[in-house]
Amino acid sequence: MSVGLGSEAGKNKAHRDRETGTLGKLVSLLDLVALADGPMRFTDILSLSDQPRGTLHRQLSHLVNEGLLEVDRDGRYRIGLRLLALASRSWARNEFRAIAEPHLHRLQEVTGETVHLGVLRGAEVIYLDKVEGQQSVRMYSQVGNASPAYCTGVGKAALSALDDAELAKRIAGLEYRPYTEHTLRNASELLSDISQIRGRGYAFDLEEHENGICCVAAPIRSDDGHMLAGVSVTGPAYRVTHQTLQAWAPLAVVAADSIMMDMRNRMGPKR
Amino acid sequence: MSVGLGSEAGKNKAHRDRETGTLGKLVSLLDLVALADGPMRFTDILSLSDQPRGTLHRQLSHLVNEGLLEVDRDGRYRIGLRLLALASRSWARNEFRAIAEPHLHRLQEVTGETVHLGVLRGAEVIYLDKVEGQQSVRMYSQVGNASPAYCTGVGKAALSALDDAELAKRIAGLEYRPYTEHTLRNASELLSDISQIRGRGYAFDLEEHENGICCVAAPIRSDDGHMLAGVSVTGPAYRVTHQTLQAWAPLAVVAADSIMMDMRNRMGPKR
DNA sequence: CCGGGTAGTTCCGTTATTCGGAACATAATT
DNA sequence: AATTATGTTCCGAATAACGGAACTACCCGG
Repeated sequence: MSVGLGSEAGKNKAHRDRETGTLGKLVSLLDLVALADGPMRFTDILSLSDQPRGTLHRQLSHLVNEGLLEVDRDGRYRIGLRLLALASRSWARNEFRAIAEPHLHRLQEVTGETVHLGVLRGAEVIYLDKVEGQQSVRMYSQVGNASPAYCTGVGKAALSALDDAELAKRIAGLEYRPYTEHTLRNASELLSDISQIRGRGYAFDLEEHENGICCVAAPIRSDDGHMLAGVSVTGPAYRVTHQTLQAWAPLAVVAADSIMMDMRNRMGPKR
Repeated sequence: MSVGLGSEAGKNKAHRDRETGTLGKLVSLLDLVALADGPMRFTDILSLSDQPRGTLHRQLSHLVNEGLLEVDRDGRYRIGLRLLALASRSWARNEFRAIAEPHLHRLQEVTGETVHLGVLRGAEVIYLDKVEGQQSVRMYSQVGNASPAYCTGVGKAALSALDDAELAKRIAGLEYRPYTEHTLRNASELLSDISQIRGRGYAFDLEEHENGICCVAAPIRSDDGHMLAGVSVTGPAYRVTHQTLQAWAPLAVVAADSIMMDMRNRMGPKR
């Protein structure tokens, strides 16, 4: 019988629907190392994970043996190259990305600004591809990054393609963190923005995620409606006025529609 | 200092001394799915892995729950996006890659051709970055891929920086697969090429790995000598003559040397 | 050179998870 | 409807992970 601290104790596990046993613990470790700002020593990891020393040591050894982590001779751990190889393969062979790619390039050439492709997953956007112009200032790789949907153009565009019930389900319990002073602050602001987006067919992000960064985005939905995504054109606020974004909007919509067309053709009309 | 790609020789995949228990089986599965040409159904995986059905099913479920695999409604498995997120972060923050990047871009601009950065690991080269003409960095196209060192410019350049003993150890038992009619066919051809490379300071790949593809490459070694890498300029044979490569060689060498200098400065003179 | 702290590794009895055969379910095919 | 191919769940047995504690290696100040 439990002692009566149940409500507090059970909290953590309530979050995780399914326990994944050993694997879950190991990928948490991977995450921990990957998200750190730099290489970590054994003790650093020890203090962040709540594992006993012996256990942690064995877990790290296993990860290293599999090439998922690497440890240098100073005993500092970092993500291993094997992960890079796996990820690169999955990226290169991703059908959706491959289909979208030429359209992204075309959009980049016409606008001269950075173009993103992202897919919706829950209430987050994961960026699948990015095409930059010459003049880009930030080489920060965005591919693979996840951002909240409510404060990104791609995310709001994708959300707008959901029906009301599904939308409500996804944004339930969302936390509206104010990244900038323009970030949407609650569900009603988001819903009102989304209804505007549905009306005009494209979404804006006016410095809502990052100060000085604006974008316009158009939604992409797969035929079966199971995958939602978006394509966006992004630029710095000092160079990109609201008028410019307005002018780009139809281009983004055309690109999104072309991608949908190509998907319909390439993935076959079956089903 | 330590660049993070500790390329400790020795343990090849051939000698899997230590079984890594559960994890090992799971990443084998990941590999299996990642290396396949397309999405796989349960039975496909079942026939390729020697696991019983119940076991395999649980393993796949765990991988899916952790986001390492994804399964669509038709029951087809593919690599999950979580891997992309893990790898992209570590790639973006890889110190060595970050330091080399501006030099790669400069080299690309001057030559107009594709530039590669690769690290040596055992007797293989793993590509860490690639800068192409026209467009921006095509991040994952080649990045993460592994190729034999003996038939690539970057690989031979990196090998040339080893001392004889270490070199012999690494290429012992190598299998010389003839990718093209110019591929080096045995250890003595490789050693003779490497002695030439040591003499002039850079390596050529004259259609040795792929027909119609040539490159010139210069070696990079970390101060402590534990990481070996190379930078190369690659172009199609019809456009790139031997003279052109000769002309690029000093540029590649300068780029490689600059990268080494930057490493020395940025990673601190300590140790 | 010593003593004491810190960092990392190994051991081994206990415990929890994985294993895998077999029964159960659910399409697809004839 | 019968049959086959395919995917899912169960549960006792086997095995791998757990984790406290003992051990080693190293660094640093005295």
